[in-house]
Amino acid sequence: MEFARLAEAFEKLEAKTSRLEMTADLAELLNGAPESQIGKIIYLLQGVIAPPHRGIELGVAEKLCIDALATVTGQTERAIEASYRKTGDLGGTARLLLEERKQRSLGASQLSVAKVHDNFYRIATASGQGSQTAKTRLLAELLSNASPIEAKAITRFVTGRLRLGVGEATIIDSLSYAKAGDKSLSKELERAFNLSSDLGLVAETLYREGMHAIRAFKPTPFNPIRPALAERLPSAAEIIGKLGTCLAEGKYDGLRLQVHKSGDRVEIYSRRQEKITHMFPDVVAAARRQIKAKDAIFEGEAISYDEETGRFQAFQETIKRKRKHGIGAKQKEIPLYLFAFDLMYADGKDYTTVAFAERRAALKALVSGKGLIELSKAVAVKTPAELDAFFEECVNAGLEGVMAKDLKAPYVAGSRKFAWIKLKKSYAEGLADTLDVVVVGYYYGKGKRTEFGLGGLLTAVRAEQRFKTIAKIGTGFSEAQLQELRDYLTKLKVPKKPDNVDSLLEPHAWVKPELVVEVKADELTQSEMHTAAKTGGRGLALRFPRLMRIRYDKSAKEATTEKEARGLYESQKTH
DNA sequence: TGTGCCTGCCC
DNA sequence: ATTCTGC
DNA sequence: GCAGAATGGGCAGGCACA
Repeated sequence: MEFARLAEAFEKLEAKTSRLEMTADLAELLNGAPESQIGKIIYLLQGVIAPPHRGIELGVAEKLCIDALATVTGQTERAIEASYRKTGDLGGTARLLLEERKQRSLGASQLSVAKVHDNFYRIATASGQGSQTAKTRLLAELLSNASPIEAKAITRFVTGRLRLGVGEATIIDSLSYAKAGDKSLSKELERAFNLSSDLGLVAETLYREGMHAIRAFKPTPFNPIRPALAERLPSAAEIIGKLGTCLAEGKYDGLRLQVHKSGDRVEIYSRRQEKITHMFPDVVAAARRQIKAKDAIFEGEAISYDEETGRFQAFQETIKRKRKHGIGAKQKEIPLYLFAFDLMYADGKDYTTVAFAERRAALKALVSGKGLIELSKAVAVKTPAELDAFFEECVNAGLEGVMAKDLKAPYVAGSRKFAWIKLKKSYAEGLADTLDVVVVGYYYGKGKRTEFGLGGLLTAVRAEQRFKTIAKIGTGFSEAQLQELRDYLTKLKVPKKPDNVDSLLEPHAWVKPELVVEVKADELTQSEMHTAAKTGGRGLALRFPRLMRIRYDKSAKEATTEKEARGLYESQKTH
């Protein structure tokens, strides 16, 4: 299939907001494509080259894409960046630049979907010395053969911002529409996707073999399963109101691992289905020793602990296990527990369809002996008071909060249905760390935010007469607030960094440090990039910062101080 | 050989 | 991760 | 309530270049 058809379909999809219409358009596109191309088209629609567990990543994003555009158009990188800043969309910039060229370069050839996908694959697999040049050249080759609209699609793909308004759910619906004319097949297609994590494979199977093959998908070791996700609620009362009696589990602030075992072979997958076995030889060994089934798929949270005190360590420590080299040493330095919390498959039995109570019981029977793998801390609760008490206990033990799970629910991927609900300290009113920080700069923003001229704020705490950065804020703004803030900050704009601001970061615009905003965060972390309370090369930053409100009523003098920030950091249970 | 930039992926 | 918005 | 698109801090790895 010609790539132009796909690029034109992208244009149509982007212009629409009705998912029903998008679904119809997509179904038409798929039915017009040759069977052999279906998988590739689905991957391109998802913005990927292959399913995540294949580990095929472009290794090219914004900067290298700008390099390639510079090569193709003869423009300077600076000029391209300037245009990008205006459009908020590097794809839009690519399109504009190619429209300025009167015609395609001499000897340009028609791009096909296969050619584009193949070049992406070659970009992804280029490595070693000279690979950056090779990647840029492969991308430039595509762009020089592309029409403006094709270049836009290619650029958006490469920068990971397709912005079609089309996600997995819409693609699944469109597959159903393509074959049945309605959503009647969506449920079964979704299940096949959940069990394989490979939408291209699902689509190809549907087109080649039909629904009987889709229904045959089942949990299989070494095919990662899409993880169940949790909703959030702010109080124990609301959670009990929703679930009634439920199982409350400790929420460990670590890495979510999906462990697959068949005989002696063990593989481990991340929450987003990346294969990460090599990072956890200790977990592999423990799975071989402690899991009393030939075949099994289960999930747990890996978290590091201090061997001397036995206390759990901060996420920043656990994440250091996420590495390729020097695993042996890190394994000793950062010992882990794996707190198992769910079971999807064991020795031929599909547990994804059975009630959580039964899964949990089977999991308990599956894990044997003392070792790295333990069951997550859990207790059945009937009342908000019981849930609150367990929550307190968990937080005091250094956990993030609790997860409440419907004992009757099957294992359902995705965030729907409120089968799992999480409760964190920061969700509750008055319990979270809230700071009044001073805006010292702002960023222009991309995509939708471009129209407001504001993507985020650079903010700081006060230290005597100086302002030291503690967080960028990029979420929590309503569109009205974006507009309002941009109008207000434009008036405070100054041409360069004020002398009394300490910052390692360079926002798009500096402002006089006057406006105060209230920001909520889950915790404070040590930071190399922020200057607040800096000692020995590390400052403090906010984890998960979000805007709560604009405090026109407060002056910068009344903002949270560096000292207060340090106090908040010191009072945390883990650090 | 060291360092800084870029990228991808954890949360 | 959190949050907002159109459907 | 779902689905999608904005955005955060911070870790390691890989490459280019001084």
